[in-house]
Amino acid sequence: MKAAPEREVDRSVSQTVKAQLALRDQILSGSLRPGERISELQAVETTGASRTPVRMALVRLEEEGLLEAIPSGGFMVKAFSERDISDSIELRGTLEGLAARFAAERGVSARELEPLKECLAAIDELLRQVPISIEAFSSYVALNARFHALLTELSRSPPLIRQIDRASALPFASPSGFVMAQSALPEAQQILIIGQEHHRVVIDAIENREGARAEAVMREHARLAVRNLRLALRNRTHLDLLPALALIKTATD
Amino acid sequence: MKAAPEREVDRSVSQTVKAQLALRDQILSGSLRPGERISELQAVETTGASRTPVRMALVRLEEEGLLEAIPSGGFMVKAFSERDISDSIELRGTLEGLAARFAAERGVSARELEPLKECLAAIDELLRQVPISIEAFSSYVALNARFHALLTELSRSPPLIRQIDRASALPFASPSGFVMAQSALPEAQQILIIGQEHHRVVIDAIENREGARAEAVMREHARLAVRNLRLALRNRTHLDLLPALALIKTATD
DNA sequence: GTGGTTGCGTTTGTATACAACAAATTAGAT
DNA sequence: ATCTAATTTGTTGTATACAAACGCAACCAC
Repeated sequence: MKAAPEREVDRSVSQTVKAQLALRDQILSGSLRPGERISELQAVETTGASRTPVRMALVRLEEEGLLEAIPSGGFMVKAFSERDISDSIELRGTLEGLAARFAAERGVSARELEPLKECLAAIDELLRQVPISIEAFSSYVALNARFHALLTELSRSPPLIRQIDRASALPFASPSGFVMAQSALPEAQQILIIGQEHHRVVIDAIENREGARAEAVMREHARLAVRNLRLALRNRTHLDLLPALALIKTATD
Repeated sequence: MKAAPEREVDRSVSQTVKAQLALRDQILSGSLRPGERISELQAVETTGASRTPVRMALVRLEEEGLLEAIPSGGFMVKAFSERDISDSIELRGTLEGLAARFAAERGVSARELEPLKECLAAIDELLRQVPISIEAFSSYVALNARFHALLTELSRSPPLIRQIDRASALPFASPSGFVMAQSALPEAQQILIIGQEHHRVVIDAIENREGARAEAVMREHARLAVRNLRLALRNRTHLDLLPALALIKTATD
């Protein structure tokens, strides 16, 4: 179809993935409002894909947790309460805690721990500068995500890894979901330092095969993210840095 | 299409759901072997639905965890190791533990606890007879599933409930996954009695707002299921009662 | 005036046709 | 005989056409 026959980028990824990414962007950017029914036909127009891949993308986004199936058919954008979000974060923390415990109890070789330690050192380097620049915050987000991914893998449990990935799919539940939002807060640096301490402790615990300690510290680590969330929501100055803002339902809804 | 124009049952549920159920049955019954690529065209024949709903069903079954996407396209039946299964059970136990803790910490009214207690009493009634009949085992499975569902809801956390449902979707990870398999084992009755004690304790803990205790006992409860799994696998006499048997990959694979 | 019914328009669910891709097999050449 | 290359077959991904269902609105009857 279409006047432009094929662009290379179109062929490299499937239309389904393209539609999924486009729709996710629309949802997170707020183009599609929570509670609103998503019209397939409209999605076809905005994404450029045809109905079949759009439909596929909608199903995947539902499984991802961003959409909700309407009983009579079709999908709507899901709305989240503040408690939904904090619960999702604590949920992720609980799963990461289990992963850390598995890693500690089952044992991890020094070789496997190496990338984690490198990541830790890189974050240390980043935190050395005061005050922390916006660019440093971006780097932190990337390194933090990497740390969490590596840690998750240490569990060597495919079912658990899979479940953690799913729990982190919600943008506000991901390990670095609210880091950027608090970049301008005065407490920002302290929080980052505390978080890094958690990283350090969990590695130590895993190294010494202290399962309970590793689990506990990862849970506490997630509580820190919940605190970030609260801070960011109270202090709405830099809320525009948050993509998922549009999904939070206020008390008036 | 087809010679038989329409059966009422066909029209009541969507073709997608029909295909999903049919394919799940085929997977769990072993008609489709682990590692084997699922041919859409073949699925169209066996399910009676057309390619579009079949495709939809395949996507959903992948999200469910029964299928795995092949990089070059299409899906294959996933194979699970024994550790995958025990990890999945422990994963569910961890999530149920979190649900119990939420319920305990956030408080539950006597009214909300009522159905749980009724369920508990019904199981008590069931366990009174010795030895326990096969029919009683079936009733137990249903009541046990109900108990776990009610308990999960007590958390009043939609994200957590959702995640628990997903974790329990794998048939062998569900609360009653291995109960039937051990129905003929000599230890059967003891295990059921111990499980029921866990049920009793978790309710008591929630009532007294003892979050840590509620969480711990639900985790232990899942460990009991892991023990069931081990027993059932070692003692392969009644393994035919297990639907998911075909998915377990042996050491030789 | 209100309630029910009917008809239309838009929606989703389903089927199928088409095209691009991947793999396998066969033929040819060295 | 073996390796390479090309063709062929069967696969999935995509697009579109069709049908049924739902919602809405207008109109008629009571």
